[in-house]
Amino acid sequence: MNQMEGMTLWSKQNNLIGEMRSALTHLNKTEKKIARNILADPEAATHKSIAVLAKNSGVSEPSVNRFCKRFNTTGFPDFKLKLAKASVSGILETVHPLHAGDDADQYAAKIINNTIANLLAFRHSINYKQIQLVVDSLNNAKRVFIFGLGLSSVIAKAAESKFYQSGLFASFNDDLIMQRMIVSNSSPGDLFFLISQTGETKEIIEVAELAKLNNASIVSLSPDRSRIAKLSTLNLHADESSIADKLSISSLATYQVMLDIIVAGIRIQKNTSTRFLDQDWIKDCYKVI
Amino acid sequence: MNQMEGMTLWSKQNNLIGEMRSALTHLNKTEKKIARNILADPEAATHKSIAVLAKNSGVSEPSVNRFCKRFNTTGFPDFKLKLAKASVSGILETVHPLHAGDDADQYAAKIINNTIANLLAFRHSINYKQIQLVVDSLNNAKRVFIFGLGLSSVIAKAAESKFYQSGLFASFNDDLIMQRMIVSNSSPGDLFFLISQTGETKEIIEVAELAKLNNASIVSLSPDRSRIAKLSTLNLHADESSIADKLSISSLATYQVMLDIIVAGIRIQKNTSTRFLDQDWIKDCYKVI
DNA sequence: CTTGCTTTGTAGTAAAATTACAAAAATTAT
DNA sequence: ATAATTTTTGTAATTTTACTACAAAGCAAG
Repeated sequence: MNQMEGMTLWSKQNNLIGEMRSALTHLNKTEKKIARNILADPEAATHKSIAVLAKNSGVSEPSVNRFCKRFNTTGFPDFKLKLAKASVSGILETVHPLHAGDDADQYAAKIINNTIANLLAFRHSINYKQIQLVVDSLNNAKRVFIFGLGLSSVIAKAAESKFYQSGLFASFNDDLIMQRMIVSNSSPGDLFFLISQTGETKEIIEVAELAKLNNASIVSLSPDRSRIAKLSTLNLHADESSIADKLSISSLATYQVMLDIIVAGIRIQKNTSTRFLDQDWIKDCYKVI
Repeated sequence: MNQMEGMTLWSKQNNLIGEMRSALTHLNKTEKKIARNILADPEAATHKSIAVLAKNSGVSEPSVNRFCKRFNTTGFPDFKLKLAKASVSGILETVHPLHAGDDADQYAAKIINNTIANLLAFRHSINYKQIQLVVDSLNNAKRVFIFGLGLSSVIAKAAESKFYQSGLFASFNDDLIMQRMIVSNSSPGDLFFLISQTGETKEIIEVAELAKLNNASIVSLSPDRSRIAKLSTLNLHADESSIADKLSISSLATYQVMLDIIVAGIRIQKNTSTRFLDQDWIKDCYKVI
């Protein structure tokens, strides 16, 4: 078996299960007993009565009741309700690796769930000011160049199309020689939109270094703390560190979403009118093939 | 304001709220009263006691209890639990359109939520046998060609890379003239993997018609009931019909996920060994840039 | 070791849900 | 149309569940 099975990506925020997990160290003896018992199988705990849970945990019923109130609930029934809710989002926030014997329904569901988990993780980690800055930089740049290599060039290409649809003219290139030619002739005001899923691709790093020498801006979609991220003026990242095998998640999907968020920002910023984005004119601008 | 606000994408399956909604017509007088009362605000109902809910609905307590049992629950508390769970997934299953005044945190969260909603809808609509058939066709085809135009060519290009990484050799093309040349020289055993987000692109339809004349197989990623889908031997689709503006959702993300599911299938089928997919050898095969 | 404070449990109380049964509708047959 | 039968609904009692008050136990500081 795999140690990754059932591993959750994060623990904070509205999630009661996460709250319990992080509070575990600060709890006293009796509370620890209860917390451990619930955390062992939160979903099962939602079906137990206070009497059963107390007995299983080796504590008294009022102790369980007091425990519940300590987690901002009105009592045991309310606690169970919130626990049930947390266990639902918990399923979506849990990574399920693929196994060789998986049937189509199993691996399909796992990949979708894992991708959702990653999207939720991304949503929690988003730095909204950072997005705003990226959008501003793109809108204010003299010229925008989009570079990617390998699989990342797919996102780069999509970026070119989508930027274009939003009225932002950017030039995509996945030819290494062309990329070098362009970057060596860059100047302040130019913006290089670099996409790299590893953040360590040697050729893209070299491009980033050259751009920096020419005082051009660098905006990257790359893993946090990667070399490309460090060289960038601005970086957006979706953390996948806890996902072991690349097959069990659709990582390009998250990159697509990151891109679409930037595109939405560009469009919203370019139209300061009060008209809603679901008006007809926008649909016309956004025809896809 | 927008009539789409808060619109849910589907109603069936494990979702108690959906079950109630679709059962509504078949329910009798008393049951209807209860169902309407709960559906008016399912989240609020989870905080009420059976006495309050009965009074609000204008029925007796045992009627509520019987109502609960009719929906495959052990009783009122169990019903409330399942209702709470359903209301959680309901949030993720709801489409929130963008507005012109949205801040970065608002539009970013909306796009992510909408994309998750679409992924969940896709998961519910998946025909697993269909996936298995697609994987089999790809693995058994004499030659595989991947075609796309415009934004869809991005997915087509990604498909080529990913298939290659899984040991399946396929040839991508986004040049219309080349596509025509290739398809006119096709023969039985050849497989055309066509990607079109609209399913109505004239040029791709022509390619599909030619392929059909030559008795080649056609596998498509296209909307259900689209012309391309109808011309195809096999079609996979993610329904976006209820999403008004394309900007508020990352539709390419769903296509990426569809692709990754197929890739997982190809790899799982090619390796009948008992080794897990998270072993080192697979990571080595799946290096990304 | 004793005082004062915190934590935990016991026992009783209150509230909530369920069941058994009877009354009231609704349906069918005469 | 009405009596008989079935189904549905409500009343009242029962049982289960959760909560509260208070007392005992554990712990820390003087």
